[in-house]
Amino acid sequence: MNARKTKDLLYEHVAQIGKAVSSPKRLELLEILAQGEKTVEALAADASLSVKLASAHLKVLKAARLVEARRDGRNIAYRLSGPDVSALWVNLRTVAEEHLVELKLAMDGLFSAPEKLDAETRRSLMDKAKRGDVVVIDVRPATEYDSGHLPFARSMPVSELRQRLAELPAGKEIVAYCRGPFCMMSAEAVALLKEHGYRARKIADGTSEWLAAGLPLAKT
Amino acid sequence: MNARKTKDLLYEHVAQIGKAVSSPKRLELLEILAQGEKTVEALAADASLSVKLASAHLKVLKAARLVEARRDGRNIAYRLSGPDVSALWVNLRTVAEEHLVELKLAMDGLFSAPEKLDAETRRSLMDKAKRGDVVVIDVRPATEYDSGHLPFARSMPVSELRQRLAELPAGKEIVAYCRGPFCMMSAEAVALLKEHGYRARKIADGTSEWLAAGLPLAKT
DNA sequence: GCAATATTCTAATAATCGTTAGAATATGCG
DNA sequence: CGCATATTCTAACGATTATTAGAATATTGC
Repeated sequence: MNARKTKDLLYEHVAQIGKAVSSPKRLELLEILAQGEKTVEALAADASLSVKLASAHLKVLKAARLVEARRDGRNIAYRLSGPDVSALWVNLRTVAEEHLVELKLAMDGLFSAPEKLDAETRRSLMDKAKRGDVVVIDVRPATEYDSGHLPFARSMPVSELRQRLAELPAGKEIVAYCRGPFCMMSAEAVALLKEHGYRARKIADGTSEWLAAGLPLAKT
Repeated sequence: MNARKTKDLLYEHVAQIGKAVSSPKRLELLEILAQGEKTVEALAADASLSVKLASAHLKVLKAARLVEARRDGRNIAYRLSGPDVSALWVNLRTVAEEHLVELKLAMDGLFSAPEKLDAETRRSLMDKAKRGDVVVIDVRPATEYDSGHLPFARSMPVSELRQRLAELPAGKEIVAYCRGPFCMMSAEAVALLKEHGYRARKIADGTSEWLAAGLPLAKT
């Protein structure tokens, strides 16, 4: 067989993965799916898509084997086909953050830049959370918390935060996280907390970033 | 500003990286560039492209900031914008190898599968090479060897191998590597070596895979 | 078995991408 | 200064892709 054709075929296959991650909406779907299994309807709502269009994009992701589908009652639930897929998403986004000046500028302008963590900061944050010096809150919806969260974090969905403020200790620093650096839930939470006199900050990490850093998640 | 539009913009930027890696030819160019800086002409030849088409693809990669251009005399030399870009290539290919059955089959069928290394095997290979129990040869062109190679490896380009067979010790096992699992130079080298009575095998790692595994390269 | 409903398939359009050829640009060398 | 040469730009095409609406499918719950 022709060596040239052979190589073309190999790159063609990898490019299929590339094509799957070449659409902004599919990237958003991947990020959402990295938070746990979801139905088409839920995915469409989260990504602001029509169900039809979400389905079409999911089909592409499925053809590239980045996601898997499972029937659950009368719904179909999608999930990532593996942790390496969420690592790929983090990798792509990190390269973009590192090299694309446009993206850097866009992020600087938007939300007051969330704190980027390195290996050292991550460990020290966990130590402080373990000792109770800070309270780490996961402001994503409860189902996402349930399918995996940062160790020592407690679930405090941003939608319920206002009613549940009393649960948070007054003196301690609150550290909020959500789906990652593109997610605005933690920013919203921090704004609300500060408004009520709390000392609060947000971090850029979500569970995918945490995993990509080689750290373990907790379940429940 | 509208939160939805903001998010769309962020994903759009990351998708630009995705688009850049959604073409087989661009992936091949990235892999070649991961071996070191090259001129447009050399890239076009290596990737079996017309110079015009290579230039067009390089333009896309440059727009996505995955590569940088530099004028060198009357040529223009391209290089990757950072080691994270070659890590992205490895990441993409690994996800494809892991999940795409089509690719697995294609690779099985082609060359007798190159040996995939894990952390343990890599270290033990280096130990043996250091002690001189095996001879690790880099069969890529010399310029690629010069811009970074596996520790303890010696340069033995596949094009010169036949003339230089005498340089290789007769009794010892020869381990050949080239640009990575898609590259056929090491397979060609191993075939030639076996033909001449050497005990030879190839490994799937190239320098990108080595780096991605967190190991250091040597520079001459 | 039947109706309700979530999801996917089909078809169609507009926009984008890969590829090619020809013109244009810019640099180094005489 | 101008020629030779490497590279990019422009224009054009045919082939894909995103998106939408309407039809079809499959499974649950009765």
